[in-house]
Amino acid sequence: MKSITDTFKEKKLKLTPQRIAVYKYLKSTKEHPSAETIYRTLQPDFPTMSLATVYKALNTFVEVGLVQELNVGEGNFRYDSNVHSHPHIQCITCGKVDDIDLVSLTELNNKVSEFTDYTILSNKVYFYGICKDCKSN
Amino acid sequence: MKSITDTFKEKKLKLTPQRIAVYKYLKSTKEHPSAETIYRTLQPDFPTMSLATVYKALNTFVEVGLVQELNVGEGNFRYDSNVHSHPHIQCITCGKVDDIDLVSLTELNNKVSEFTDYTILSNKVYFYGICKDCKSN
DNA sequence: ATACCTGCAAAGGTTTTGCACATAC
DNA sequence: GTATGTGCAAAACCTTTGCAGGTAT
Repeated sequence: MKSITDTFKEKKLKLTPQRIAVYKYLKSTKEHPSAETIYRTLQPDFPTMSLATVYKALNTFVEVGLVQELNVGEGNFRYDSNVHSHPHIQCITCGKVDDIDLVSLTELNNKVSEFTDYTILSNKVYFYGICKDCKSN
Repeated sequence: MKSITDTFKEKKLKLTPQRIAVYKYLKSTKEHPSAETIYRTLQPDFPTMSLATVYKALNTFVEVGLVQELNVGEGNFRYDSNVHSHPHIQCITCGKVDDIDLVSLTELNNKVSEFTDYTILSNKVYFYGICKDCKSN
């Protein structure tokens, strides 16, 4: 496991406490938080950090390929430190977003190529359904 | 082909000129316009219609299942009167969004079911690439 | 030393809301 | 006649931006 310090140096990012906190938190969670959620979660430890800084850090991470942006259709973005292409699923009842890690859909790009004039480079796949917890309630 | 009048009656929607214009326009285009684009396009014929009315009409259509909302990750929504589940593709150069009509990905839901505890109900699939026009330029 | 990052406040863009008036049924 | 829709302006969100001061290298 590469350290955050090394990862940042590799991408030529300055090692600021704020950036480290944002990235570390994203690495530690599977919840695909929004900028607002990240901001609120880090608030206790970084009471002076502003929401704008969170957004700037996230956009920088996306640019250098350390983080991917999700849009499940809520009207805001969520962030995932797993940049490997993988589908996501959202519970339409509680709203949580999970990874579907064991399925890779990159081969879909080739399959669909026959049906379009585009050169396909990537995809984003979202499933919607009802999670285990919500089914039992 | 069912008339818009009949379609609206079936869904118990009042037949207002504004709603008819919005839905008719959506039916006539393959461009997956945003609310703003719809508003601007209808402006000449409906100069008094407000943007809020466009949004309210669209949200009503989505609720009754006459229109689907897309979010390719631009920070706004686009609308599609083809409610049949089908993937979309966006050109990362010019930004246009096309349908991929000949491919249905509903069987994906079953395939992915094995890898999750969710009951999967639907999916949204977006491809990204370079369109024919942009490739030749 | 300097280039870059942060924090703040303000602005920008998209979508929603409240309410008075208008209109479809 | 009544319930619903429209138009307007204001508000609510989410995200970006400009800038002065601060910090990592």
